[in-house]
Amino acid sequence: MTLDWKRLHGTWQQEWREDRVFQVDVEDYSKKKYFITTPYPYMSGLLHLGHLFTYMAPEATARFKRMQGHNVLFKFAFHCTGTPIVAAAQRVKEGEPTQIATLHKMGIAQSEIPKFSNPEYWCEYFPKENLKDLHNLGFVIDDQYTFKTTYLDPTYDKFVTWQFNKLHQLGYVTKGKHPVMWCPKDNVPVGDHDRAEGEGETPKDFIWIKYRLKHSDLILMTGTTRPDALLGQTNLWIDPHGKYKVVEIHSVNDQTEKWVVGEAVIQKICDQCDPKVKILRDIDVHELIGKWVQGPVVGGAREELYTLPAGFIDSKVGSGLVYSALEDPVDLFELRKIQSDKKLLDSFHLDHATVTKLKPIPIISVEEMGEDLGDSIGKEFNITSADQKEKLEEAKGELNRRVYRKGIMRESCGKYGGMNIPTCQEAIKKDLLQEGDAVMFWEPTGKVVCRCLTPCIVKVVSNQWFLEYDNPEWKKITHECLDMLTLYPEKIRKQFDYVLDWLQHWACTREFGLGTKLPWDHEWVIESLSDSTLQMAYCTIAKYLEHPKEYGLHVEHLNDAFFDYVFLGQGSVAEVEKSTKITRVMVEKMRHDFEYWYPVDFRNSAKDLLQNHLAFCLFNHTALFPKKHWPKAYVLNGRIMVNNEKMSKSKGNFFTIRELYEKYTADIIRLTAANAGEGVEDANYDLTFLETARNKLEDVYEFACGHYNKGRSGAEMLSIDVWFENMINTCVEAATQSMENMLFKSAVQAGFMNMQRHLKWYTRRTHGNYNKKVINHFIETQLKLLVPFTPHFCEETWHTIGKKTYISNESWPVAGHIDSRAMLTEELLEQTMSDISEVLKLAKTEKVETVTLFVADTWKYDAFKKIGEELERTREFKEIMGSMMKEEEFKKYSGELTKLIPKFVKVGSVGTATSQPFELKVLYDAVTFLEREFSCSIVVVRGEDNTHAKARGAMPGKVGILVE
RNA sequence: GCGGAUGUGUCGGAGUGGUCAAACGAGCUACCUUGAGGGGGUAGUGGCUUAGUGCCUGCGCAGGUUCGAACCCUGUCUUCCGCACCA
Repeated sequence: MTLDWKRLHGTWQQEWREDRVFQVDVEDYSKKKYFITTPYPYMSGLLHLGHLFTYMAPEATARFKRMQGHNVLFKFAFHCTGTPIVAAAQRVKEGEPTQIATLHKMGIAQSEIPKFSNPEYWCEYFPKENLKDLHNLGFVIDDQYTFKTTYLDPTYDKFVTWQFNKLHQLGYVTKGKHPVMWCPKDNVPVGDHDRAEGEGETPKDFIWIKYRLKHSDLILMTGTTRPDALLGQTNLWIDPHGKYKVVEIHSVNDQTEKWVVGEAVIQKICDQCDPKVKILRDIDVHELIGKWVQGPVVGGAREELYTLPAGFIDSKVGSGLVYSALEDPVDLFELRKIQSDKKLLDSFHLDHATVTKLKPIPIISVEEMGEDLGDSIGKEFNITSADQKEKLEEAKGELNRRVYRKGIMRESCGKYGGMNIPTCQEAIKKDLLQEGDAVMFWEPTGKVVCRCLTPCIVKVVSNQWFLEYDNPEWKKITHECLDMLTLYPEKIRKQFDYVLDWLQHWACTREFGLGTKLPWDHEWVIESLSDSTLQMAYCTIAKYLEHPKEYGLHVEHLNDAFFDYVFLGQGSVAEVEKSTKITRVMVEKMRHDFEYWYPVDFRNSAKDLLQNHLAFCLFNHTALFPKKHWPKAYVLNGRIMVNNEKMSKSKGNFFTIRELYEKYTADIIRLTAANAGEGVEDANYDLTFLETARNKLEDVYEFACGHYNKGRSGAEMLSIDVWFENMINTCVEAATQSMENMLFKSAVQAGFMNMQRHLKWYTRRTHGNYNKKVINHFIETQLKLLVPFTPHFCEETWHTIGKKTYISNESWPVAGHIDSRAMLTEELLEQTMSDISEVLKLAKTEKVETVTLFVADTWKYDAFKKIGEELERTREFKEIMGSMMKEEEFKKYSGELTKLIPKFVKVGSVGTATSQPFELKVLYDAVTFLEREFSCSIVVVRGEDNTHAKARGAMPGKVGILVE
């Protein structure tokens, strides 16, 4: 008998729908509630295995909490704001083949493809399709509450508008500028996902330092990432073949300055510093080389430096010129080369004496590297000339690493002395900026190319709006919120703490993309990680807001006052009624619903949202809501692997929920997902377990149908029946604990695997002659424990055995009293059986007729008990032996005890010693069973009644065995 | 570099100071089930030894604390993840 899985899924989904089993209404505001949310998925495609894994947590919890008698709201929504959908639509428009192939793979017909060149169509198509998939999985989502983000949902749009007005009023949104990777062709910032090349590369500050040319108003700009090296500056380098220009800058400290920079970098000034930069004239390198310049103030007076030509300088990099610090091997070897090149010196009319005098100034000490770092690393890399460019670069990299990690500024560096390098760099940077001796610039950490194949640049965006997550007060109160938050697993708290501190201001607006317009500056669209941080509040009343006609709402009249009242209790209901034209009763109803559902009891996601969304969510809650409405618990999970490989489209192990459902059906893929892993480590979706899961479930079905209401009736409980009851209780207890702690794999293990294992043993012991009451209890409990994972299957089986209710609405089982003594019977028996097998193997007897089991002498049980007590007190052999010998009963066994006690002392315990009558009874009761198992006759004998060596060797819990 | 995590059998993974380390799942081996090609069952699966209650070795590596450590401490190495303006 096999199950028709497809059919049973359809059947029960329909039944649930028709009977509105999972429709959520608040009728009784005193009923305990449980509010579950999960970050909504992004609608750039169909949901996949990763979603299934993450969403199994809220789904299983929702069903579990329902069965425990909570009114549960598991809200779901679809995320459409942001840029990826727009970018993808654009690619469709351009006919980009991989994008179109992706759509084909999701089952979209060629004729439909053109529709996807419109971003709004994605927002229409995918939420609909994905909701279908979620229903197919049997998720307990109530459609009344689902919605999609963006302006396409006008009420949601109003809500985000309210949220940002609030944050703005509180002073948490400010305007500023910051550097971004930028595509000069598209004129937009280029995020990691929009790049053809250069994922993970970011702008790195590359400070430009001013050197004033003597007897002139010109300033030579030198770029560097190592401001610390400034303390060892010796000269300036100019590219003798470079093209340099004089430009006029307006916006630095409200003053006008004339800069000398490489021709090729003027655009950079335009992008990052002064968009109105004016080019004054060309300047010949001879005007720049062999001159004196005044450096910045670092730790004392301005120093005067000489300018020199250098072969390695490229006028297109940085600012086009650099200062020289001879701890750098590149600088050092270049200088040595010049010093020995008379012809070169003369061609630039350089002062020989000045050049000859130049030598390294030690500023940093690195362990085991001596005074002169440049020379020392040069020797290590066997460098002899400035022409060994590759080796020099390598040496420079290695030296930089060592300096950064281990270097300490020498005491000669004045106030910077003793600092490590990162600290020193920050300090110098700050001082330079304060003195007006430097300007901040940025360079990409590596090459970045836009999807449109244009190389990207760094641009400083001004007029950008930020959420001030670096506000110390806000941070402090959000830390408080984190301290109150329950985390599953708890060990991620450290990481979370760090993230809250690490977060800086967050650019919360975009120039393009889908989303809500910034209410007070319509040029900007609210960015998609910023518009989703408070929507859990919206969810509580989404049922009304998403169906305005039904509930007499007028979307166009919705306003901030409405949300102020419903969410914060601010203002008066009369005013809200007046301005929104919503009836007072309706407004109050929504306020009550919100007050009922909030706070969020459970929010989960994969761990990659920790450092943005989950953290933002806390910040936004602490900003707007009182403590009682802060989130209660976060559940984090790892990424999903498939057969221990990363899931990826290129590896061919990428699965959408839809295709898995088609192939295996919902319950099986759900169970496999729950069994894939738990906690924050990466989980493994085991494709072979899909088969195992189906086979095991079919076993459960067959067993339930074949044995429900059958078996021994009457009140008699055999010891094995008692044991089995105990094991059921143990499993219920463990499964419940696991569900409470969000450990779903453990819950499957306890509630399914272990239940089945114990059933096997029970079957073997009773030879299939079950106690009716016990087996019914088992079958019902087994099904209930599986409901969170395989609800359709459970309904089907539940009804097949004759139940009329929905098992989804049944109560979660409660563990009865667990009697640890009842377990000992089977432990003893299993130990005995395993020993008999061992002996039989070793006996090499042709045919075994009788196995005699000797139960230990009575005194041994007493001795074990006594030794056990002694061990609680001491580990000294002498002491234990001493107190044993005080007892008359044990005196005559001193020989045996001398051998036994040292072993127990070593182990620290005597194990579980019961009593002779107990062991005798267990074995007598099991004689029939043992005879069947070993196909021979079994005799049980008291130790005292026999003098055989095997009888003497018997110990409590370990019978003596004689095979004949 | 900074921060977090991780390291146990053929594999996924239990076990966080105490009787036996490897539960549970998977794989493999043998046998049984004549529903004998993806089903079910039993036994085995670090090494040695043995008519069983034994010994040795073993939880990344090296030390330490303890009567006792996979678990606590110190150091070290491996692997993975994050370091943002992006969902």
